[in-house]
Amino acid sequence: MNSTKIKILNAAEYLFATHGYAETSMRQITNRANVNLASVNYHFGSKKALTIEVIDRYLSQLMPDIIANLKQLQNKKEEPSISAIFSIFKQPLLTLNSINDGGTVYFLKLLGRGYIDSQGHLRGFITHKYQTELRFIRQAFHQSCPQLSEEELFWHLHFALGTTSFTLSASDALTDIVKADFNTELYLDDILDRMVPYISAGFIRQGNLNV
Amino acid sequence: MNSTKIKILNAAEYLFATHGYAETSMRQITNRANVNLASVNYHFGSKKALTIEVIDRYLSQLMPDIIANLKQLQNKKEEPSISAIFSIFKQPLLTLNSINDGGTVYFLKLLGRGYIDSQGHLRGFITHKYQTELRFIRQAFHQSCPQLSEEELFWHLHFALGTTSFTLSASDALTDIVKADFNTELYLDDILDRMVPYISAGFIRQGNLNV
DNA sequence: GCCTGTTTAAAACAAAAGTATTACTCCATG
DNA sequence: CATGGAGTAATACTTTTGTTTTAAACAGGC
Repeated sequence: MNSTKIKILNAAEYLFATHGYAETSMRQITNRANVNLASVNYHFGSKKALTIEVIDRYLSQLMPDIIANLKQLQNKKEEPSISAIFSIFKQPLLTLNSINDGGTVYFLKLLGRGYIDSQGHLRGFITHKYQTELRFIRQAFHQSCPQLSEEELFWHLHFALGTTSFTLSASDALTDIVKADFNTELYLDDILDRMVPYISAGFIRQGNLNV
Repeated sequence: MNSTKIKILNAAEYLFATHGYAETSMRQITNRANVNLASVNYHFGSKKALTIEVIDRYLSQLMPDIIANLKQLQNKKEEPSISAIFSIFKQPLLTLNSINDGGTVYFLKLLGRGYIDSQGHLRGFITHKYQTELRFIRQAFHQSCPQLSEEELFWHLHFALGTTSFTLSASDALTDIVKADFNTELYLDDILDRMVPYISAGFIRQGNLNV
């Protein structure tokens, strides 16, 4: 296969996720990927196009997976449990690790940065390309949890995304602080163990879903 | 007064908060502030020093306020309510608007970006300069809520910060989406109304504080 | 075995970045 | 009135940025 493209994507996603889009230069990317500087523009056209392809490598797999899970949920009669709802996203997200090692975390970090990026290139691309998928997700979700309005679902999902993205993006900082203050060595799993109950609590708060 | 410094600080905080540190150039700052390019380096020394002074303008007022509130809480006997705990932070945060209009929101956005910034200049500065204050806050907080361990408090606070910072930083994006999908015009207050219950739910989840 | 399209390599390019220099303007102080 | 420090303005400097260009290497098909 054309391994240069893959090498660039892997290097870029790491640097974008850990340092940010603007903070990473093409030379950092090509150095890390061990490829020539010009190869990025040759294969992707521009830096902006690269950032989009980096995140779309994950989105193009994630979206169908989530939709499949939702359709499966639609066939069931009873009201879904909170854990059933979470696994709608959890399983597809974890599958992203098959694309690249650590892909799940990279993707979530990148997605968060995409929201915060003020120019909104990424967000514009996502909402345009996956317009129908996003709409389907919202509606099917609402259908399965009718006690939550579409707007409530929207907000709860984004709050959960915010907590996740921030925590993952700041995981280095948090690890440092915990080490200095509590003298505890922290790993990603520990952070997630703390975070999931927090997210769940806020998510189900108004909905009265069965836990 | 030396209004050039203030003009630079105001322009820089707006651009840093909305676009990010790396994404804003000195020329953007000085243009917005209507001052000469060289004045930033004259008054602050460097761009990095400016970023620190921008956030420290708020921190230097915020920290004593929070500590005063905590000391007041320590004098009371009964276990504090969740709203009492929130107002420990809420009132000092809102007071930041007296420094500059919209200061509360700017500060929270900047703080979030400081955590995510991988180089960690800002974080290093904060944890070093406000070392004793941060320690006092953690301990006094724990003392008032003994049913929550210091580590639990640490995590819940940072999850709350993450949700807040992300939501505020992404508020433009969220406003756009809501407008496109729900045809609703959104203002900051609406977002906060949605967010506060979410944060509270996660925060008190394990602690069983009286609501 | 030559040719054609594709990919890589090395270097050059123009624009933008942060910073430094220099001269000029005030204005309070002696 | 002269002077010296503080602030401002205009410009120059150096490095880094993303992108282009040109040539070389490498495929596979006839």
